[in-house]
Amino acid sequence: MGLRLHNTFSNKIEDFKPLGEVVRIYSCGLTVQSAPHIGHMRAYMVRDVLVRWLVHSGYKVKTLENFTDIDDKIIEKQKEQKRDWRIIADENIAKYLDACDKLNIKRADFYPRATQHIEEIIELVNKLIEKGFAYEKGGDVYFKVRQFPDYGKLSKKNIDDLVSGARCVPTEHKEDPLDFALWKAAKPGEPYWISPWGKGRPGWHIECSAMSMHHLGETFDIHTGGEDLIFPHHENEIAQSECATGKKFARYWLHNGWVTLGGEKMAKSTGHYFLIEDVLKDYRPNVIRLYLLKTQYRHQIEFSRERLNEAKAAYLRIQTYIHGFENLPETTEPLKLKEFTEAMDDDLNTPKALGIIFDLIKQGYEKPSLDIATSIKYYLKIMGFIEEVPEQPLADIVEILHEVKVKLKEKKSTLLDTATLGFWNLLEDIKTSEEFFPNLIYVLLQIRNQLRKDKDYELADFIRKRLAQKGIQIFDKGDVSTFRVEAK
RNA sequence: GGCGGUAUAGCCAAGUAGCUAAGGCGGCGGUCUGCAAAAUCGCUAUUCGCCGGUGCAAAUCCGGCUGCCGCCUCCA
Repeated sequence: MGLRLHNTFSNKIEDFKPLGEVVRIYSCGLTVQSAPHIGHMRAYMVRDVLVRWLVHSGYKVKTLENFTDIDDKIIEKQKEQKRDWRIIADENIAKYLDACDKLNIKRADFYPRATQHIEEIIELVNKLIEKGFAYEKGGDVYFKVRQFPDYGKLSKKNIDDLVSGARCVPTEHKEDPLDFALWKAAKPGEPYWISPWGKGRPGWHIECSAMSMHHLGETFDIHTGGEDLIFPHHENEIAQSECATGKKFARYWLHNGWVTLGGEKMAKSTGHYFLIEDVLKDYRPNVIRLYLLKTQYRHQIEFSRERLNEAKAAYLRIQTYIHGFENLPETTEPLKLKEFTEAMDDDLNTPKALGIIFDLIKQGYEKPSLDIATSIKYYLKIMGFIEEVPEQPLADIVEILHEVKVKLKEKKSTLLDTATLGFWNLLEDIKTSEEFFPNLIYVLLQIRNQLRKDKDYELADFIRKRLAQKGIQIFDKGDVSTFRVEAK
């Protein structure tokens, strides 16, 4: 069957056929005026799943994601914060990449910045002027929208409706209010680059065309981005690129839905958002990933603690099952592969794919099987979940052991007799060594189980309570106890 | 006003003509258990926003209506 993707351009789900041997993908990156929020991360999470699935399907992939490191907003921030725009950009790029790494979002192959491609941008603008698609006025350069007959095709907009909507402010230099800036003259005090039209900086849309052409060629396979970019940004990208080259720009346009807050889109401008760095403080990456993949990428997702907690509970179900199978081998023939493949091939239907994982878990409990566990691991890996090793706080266990020792002394317990004395003495030397953990916690659990056998429930419950306070939950199953380190 | 999306259980969310409408969360009941927790098992939409139509057959197609969201200005 093969991968099918929803193409905004045709508004249909189409068979995906790459142009060449390598699938070339361009993702509209951030304008790095501020730190990324959870909504931003969704876009790159979607790209991540797409890339992982393509690679899994046997494709070679080349990805490019830009950073808009100069624009009006960043210049504003510079004035506000009285800090150089480069520092602001660097800081936010670092935060973004850090969040990607934590969320296990595969990095793009290239992260070009607008300011690193001024030369290509100028060249492209020149080409557009030469071909009669652009004009210079007062140091600004504008694109003549009406020169491009296909304008509006991606966003399904009628040029004349846009004019009557008349929100596009006619600036003094524009010949037509629809025209958009390719190059902006610098005002006094603003950062600038030298161009044939004087000191200035690139307009927002042109950088994506220049950079994608430079790294991916004039025509490439997939262009991704948030829904909001369809108009005018992607429409403008198409116009200026196709006018310059006379060739098709991007072949498949993938747009992801919003992350909303109280039913409304997250927006930097209103302070109506949650920064990813803050969300990561409360929820671990796998939970955030599950939360985002629980909904098909084109639909909007509501952001709330309730939703995140729900994802956490669901994730725990997966984790609890997998934890029953330590050191799982890799498999090459997972169960339900056909169903899983069909789901992912169907415009990345991750909710359905996750449903298959939960079906497997249910089956696995009915009839335990290593195949089921290895299959689940296989699918989780494809979807970009991280194999987790919970952190185990050694110092906390040692502290509790000391408390227990004191109580045992008071009780003159046989658990302190000569046979175990060596251990208790050894305990005095343990400070931070990791070697004894997680074995140390099993020692504690064994002591507790002996106490339970001796019907000393008071001390047994004390241990349980103290561990719980340290974020370690214990579960008794007959005379065997297991534990779970409470995770985000 | 133009364009696009969406409406499925208490909540989230798959499903776009045909077996009993996936799955998750929550809730209820059982098993296990010193207690607790965890785990597990069972139950939890005779029905898919509303009205009408086409089909042997519709959540799924067509027409109309309503609600919600977004874009039309910077925005993932």
